[in-house]
Amino acid sequence: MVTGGADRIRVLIADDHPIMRDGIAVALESSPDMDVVGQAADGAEAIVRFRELHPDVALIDLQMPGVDGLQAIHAISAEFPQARIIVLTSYPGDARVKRALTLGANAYMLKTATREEILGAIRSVMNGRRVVATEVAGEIASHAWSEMLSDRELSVLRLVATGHTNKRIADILCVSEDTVKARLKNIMTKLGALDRTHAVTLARNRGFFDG
Amino acid sequence: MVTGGADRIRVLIADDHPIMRDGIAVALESSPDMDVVGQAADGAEAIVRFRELHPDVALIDLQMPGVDGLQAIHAISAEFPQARIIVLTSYPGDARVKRALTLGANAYMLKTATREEILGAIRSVMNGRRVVATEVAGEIASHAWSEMLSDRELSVLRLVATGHTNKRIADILCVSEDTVKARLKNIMTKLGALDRTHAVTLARNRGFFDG
DNA sequence: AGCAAAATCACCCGATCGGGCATTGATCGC
DNA sequence: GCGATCAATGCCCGATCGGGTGATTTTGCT
Repeated sequence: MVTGGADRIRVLIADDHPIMRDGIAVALESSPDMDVVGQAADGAEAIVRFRELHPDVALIDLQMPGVDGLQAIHAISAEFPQARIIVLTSYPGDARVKRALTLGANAYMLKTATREEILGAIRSVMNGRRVVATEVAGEIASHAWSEMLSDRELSVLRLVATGHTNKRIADILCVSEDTVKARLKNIMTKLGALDRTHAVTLARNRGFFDG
Repeated sequence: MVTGGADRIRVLIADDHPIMRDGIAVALESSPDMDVVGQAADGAEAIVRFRELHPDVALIDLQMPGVDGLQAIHAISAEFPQARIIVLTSYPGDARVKRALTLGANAYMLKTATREEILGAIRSVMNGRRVVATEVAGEIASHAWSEMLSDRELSVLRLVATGHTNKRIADILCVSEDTVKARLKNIMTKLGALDRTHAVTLARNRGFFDG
């Protein structure tokens, strides 16, 4: 038994990059009050590991194959409302951040963060605080007034992105073309887009899409 | 002096994620025939480090702030034609891969690769071979027939992505609107896009943009 | 139950787009 | 030199888009 202390923070790591998991692991093991108790390479595995390990905190990446990070956070948070979850991902994007936080995440960190920032975030979350990387916080602030996109609007925008005409989108979603136009008009207003193409670009940059 | 062997592979790591650099470092240091001789957090630093360290091989990420990986590869390869460069990045995209390889990279690996695959790639490159991750190889094969986009076409497409109308693009590029339309028509044919929006999406997915 | 918000559908119209077809220079390789 | 290739340009025209305005229905929340 290597881990002697009973009060050490038990951490679960979920990331589809093996090398990144190693990097996180060495950072945590370098701290005397933390232990990596498990790792997962995708969202489905993260959920299973969380169920069997009941870690004090889970470090989860958003970009993962199959069940992605957001879905994993949702599932874990629904089953374990007291779960401490930290998002550690490559990309900002206010929409992504808001979704992660509302789905149950307690912190949103970027992979550009240093070991110390990661460790600090873990300790803060363990103390019941919420943490958002400063780069991300500014982004959220600058989009504070703007509204989110509804599921319906995202469906329309995804079809727009893949080159479908309004009429075709209407057929696919089983609504009239005018409805699609109304939806799209609303989307462009919300995003401040000049046209449909710009709307797709802005939505991508703000993290409305799962890429 | 820790590094006793004179025949060990000297590696430079360039990645803007500190934790990822750590992960790569532990993987390399776990191998008795490799040494991490330097690290860089962006392309500009990578160039400087390469100049002063002359590593046997450089592991470079493409997504980096300021001078990105492609520019760094270009600069290093131009100054040191014998340089061994391995791209280690998160994303595939045949266009990105082709650009990296033509700019001087000797290998293209994804961060989903295991330590063993990374170490193997380094040894292969040291033996003069080229390495391309299998996931990426298949992608290139499936787009083997399709042509690349020219700089001019990329300029047009970037403006399309940001919501500019053909007329405005024409003014910005100081050409006639008909020229822009001709260029765009050609772009859509090359990419097999249904409309301008689809063209932007396909270009993004295939790595024509620096995102 | 009752109000607010979102979603749906409808019509008009000017601007923009995308396809087809043809012409001019300029650069490049043979 | 000369054909080839490509960027640039022009015109026509039907399809699509984006803006404005208004009405009805559904949904959610109090």
